[in-house]
Amino acid sequence: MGRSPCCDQDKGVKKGPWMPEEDDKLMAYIDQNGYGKWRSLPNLAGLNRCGKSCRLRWMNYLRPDIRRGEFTDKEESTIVKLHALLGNKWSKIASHLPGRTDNEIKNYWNTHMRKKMLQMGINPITHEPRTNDLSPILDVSQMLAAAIGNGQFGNNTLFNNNIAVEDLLKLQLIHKMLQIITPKAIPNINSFNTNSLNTKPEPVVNNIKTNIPVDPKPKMVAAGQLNAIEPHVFTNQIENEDFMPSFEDAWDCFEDNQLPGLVTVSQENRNYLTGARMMPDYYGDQLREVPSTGSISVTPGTSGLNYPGTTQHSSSSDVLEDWEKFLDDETSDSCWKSFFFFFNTVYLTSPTSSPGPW
DNA sequence: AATGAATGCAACCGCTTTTCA
DNA sequence: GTGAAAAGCGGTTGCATTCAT
Repeated sequence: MGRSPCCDQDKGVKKGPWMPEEDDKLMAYIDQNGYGKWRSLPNLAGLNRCGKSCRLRWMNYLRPDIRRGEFTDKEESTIVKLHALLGNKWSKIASHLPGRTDNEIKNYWNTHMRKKMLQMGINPITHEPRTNDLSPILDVSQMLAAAIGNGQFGNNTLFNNNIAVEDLLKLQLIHKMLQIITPKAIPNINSFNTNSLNTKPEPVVNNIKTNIPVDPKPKMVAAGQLNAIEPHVFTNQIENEDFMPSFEDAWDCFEDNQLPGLVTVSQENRNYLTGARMMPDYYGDQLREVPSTGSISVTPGTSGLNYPGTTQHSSSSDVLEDWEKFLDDETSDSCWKSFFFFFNTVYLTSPTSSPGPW
């Protein structure tokens, strides 16, 4: 592999702010010839600029569909919600805001919205109350450390137990989703007694058509989080669908082990996971042990969760891509699709009406 | 009025991903 | 299949403007 640096051959090209006449030249050229071939464009357009600079100027400033000026409340709300889900994926966020560029959104976030969230006592990175400032990974690591520390999982069996780690990561994902839906209603996962990891949440019956009996066991996830969603939003959007997903359905998927992990599982371990392994007993009183396949290193306070045959996702977008693939897979269990339909419908597609601190 | 600090934003930089020959 | 070019992305920088003293 090798690639000449951008503009290597363009020594002496102009940098810095664009002059109006440069803008005119660029627009005139693109009007006549369209855009693309950015490297050769400056010469053809008579500009003493590097192609990359021309592209940036066009994309971020000169494009006719650019929308400038103050962000509306609705746009702000959309940005906050998408940022909570996607993180600093500015281009993905921008794709949901017609006329806005990734650069503009990024700048707006860093200069206005971060400040606003801090003033509201919200951590702009985690979107959680600032007293609750730990990253999700830190939460998981600490949870694991706590579990190891109190001997809940026996004598180091957690370190030898891929199932426990993967299920805890799944749990963390659900927890994060619920926090996004109702950030103030869901206690930090660290505050739960880790014994409750083996219990099933109490089904929430309000607003959901369900015949599922209430589970008398201790709650792991705060009941009522779904109730916090404005009822008319929930019912209007859900009742038009053929299938009514329930929280119970989502939870049951834990036991089917069909949730894409927060870590990528190798084929070898996937066979292991879906084959002869013993399932964790969510209804029972303990997590059943599974055969050891090697050691797991867990570093509390870091993002270092590794276990044999796995690779850690480099970013949240990888996780999201896995989710997209998973949801596109027709063989996937429909209950996860239902859960995501629910999550998407209630949270992502109703930016003006779903609850939140913004 | 002068000056230094803070702010906002356009543009740059370096890297990754995608496309294409 | 390979490598170069192009496109895309996100973090950072530099500078003009605004604010505070």
